[in-house]
Amino acid sequence: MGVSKSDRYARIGRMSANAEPLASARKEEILLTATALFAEHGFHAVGMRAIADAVGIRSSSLYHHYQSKMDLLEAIARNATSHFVETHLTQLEQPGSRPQRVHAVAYAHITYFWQHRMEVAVGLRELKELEEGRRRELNKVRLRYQHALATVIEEGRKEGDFKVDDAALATYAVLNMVNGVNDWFQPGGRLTIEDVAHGYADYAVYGILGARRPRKR
Amino acid sequence: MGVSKSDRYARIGRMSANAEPLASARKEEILLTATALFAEHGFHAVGMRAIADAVGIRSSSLYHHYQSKMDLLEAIARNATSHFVETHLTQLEQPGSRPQRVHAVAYAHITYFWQHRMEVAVGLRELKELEEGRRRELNKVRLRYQHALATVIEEGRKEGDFKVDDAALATYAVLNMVNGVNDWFQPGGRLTIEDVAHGYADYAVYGILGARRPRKR
DNA sequence: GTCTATAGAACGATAGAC
DNA sequence: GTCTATCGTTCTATAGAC
Repeated sequence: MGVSKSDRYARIGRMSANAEPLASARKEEILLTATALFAEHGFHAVGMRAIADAVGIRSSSLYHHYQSKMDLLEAIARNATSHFVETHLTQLEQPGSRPQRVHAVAYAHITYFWQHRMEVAVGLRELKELEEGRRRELNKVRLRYQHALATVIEEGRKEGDFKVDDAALATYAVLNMVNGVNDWFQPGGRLTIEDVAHGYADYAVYGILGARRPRKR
Repeated sequence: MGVSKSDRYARIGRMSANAEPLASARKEEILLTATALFAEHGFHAVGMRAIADAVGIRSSSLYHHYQSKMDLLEAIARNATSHFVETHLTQLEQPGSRPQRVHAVAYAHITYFWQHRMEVAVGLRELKELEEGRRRELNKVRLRYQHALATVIEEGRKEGDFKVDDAALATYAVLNMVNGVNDWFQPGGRLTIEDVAHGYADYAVYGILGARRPRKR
């Protein structure tokens, strides 16, 4: 579409490290290619021919690997959601004080979102294209992460770690803030993604949630 | 697509109060209908026949009012962007202290985004579909608002109104946070949109930006 | 596992009558 | 200003050869 891209996409890492029936190299190549195209142009704007062209095969050959275009989208969305949620639920359960744990998960959330920005873009924006059942299922997975974070914040509110009136609203505010980084971040600028993640995590914990700053900085 | 919608869309207000060549009622009806459909399903997922069906005319009749489907999208995006930016630049220039002005604009931003959520969704998500020239033009308009807010925050940082290290990063954080409300807010819940706007504005000014809270609350 | 060929439907857009 | 009719293209998906 003539949009000048200043940087080339970072590699999408392994998305199905386990619990997947060992996809062939070609099948994974198709998945990665479709992820990049869906992320850049949107699900409906990308035809099966475009995906096939990018892979270097005919469009009919795609149907040997995936039953339909929707099947392809489901695979992308399922991998993106489950991998993200597993990683960050684990992160949230690491030892440390509640402010430390929220800081760490906000930092990890932002760097993960950037490193996996194509899967994330598809998983967030094209969920509505999925059929009702699949969509609700993935939403439930995503909500496990959201509820875990909300619980830590609510407990921290009761215990005096955080100074917020409404833990649920504060949770939304934190998530909205960290989710937005990919909308504006550009590599090679004044700040690295790690700088941004650290700054935003500070805003979340010491700003929105009102935790006391440690004396040592 | 079988997605059960719990609430009907709020009316999209007049978008071209002035400076527009006085569109006919039918032309505006088409614009509003297309806005709702593009917002719900995405630009590429909605055909001219679907728009025509919703209006109650044949698809060929649409071309009497708009030259092309892209022309329709441009009209929606242009109106949405310019109206929002004009309104909130004015809002930022109202009298008051810098914390008060940022609080007011964050509140107005959130309530406006919700009330105009369909235009906003199209204006934010489908910008990439526009041709390069139009896209850059609208981006420049949007940046006028962003830069105005960044300037107030940077001045407030220098003057001691705000306690932030990096005014530019804090501006992004505030904008990311307030932009996200439409992703989760549901009317009829525990909080009204005004409750959310007030809470988020507090998070922005007293949380992220570190302004001192006024004694009287 | 990939190919050629194509079905059948939907797409954006136009011509010309009324 | 809306209609009928249709053009040429593209879409997802399938059949069957190799």
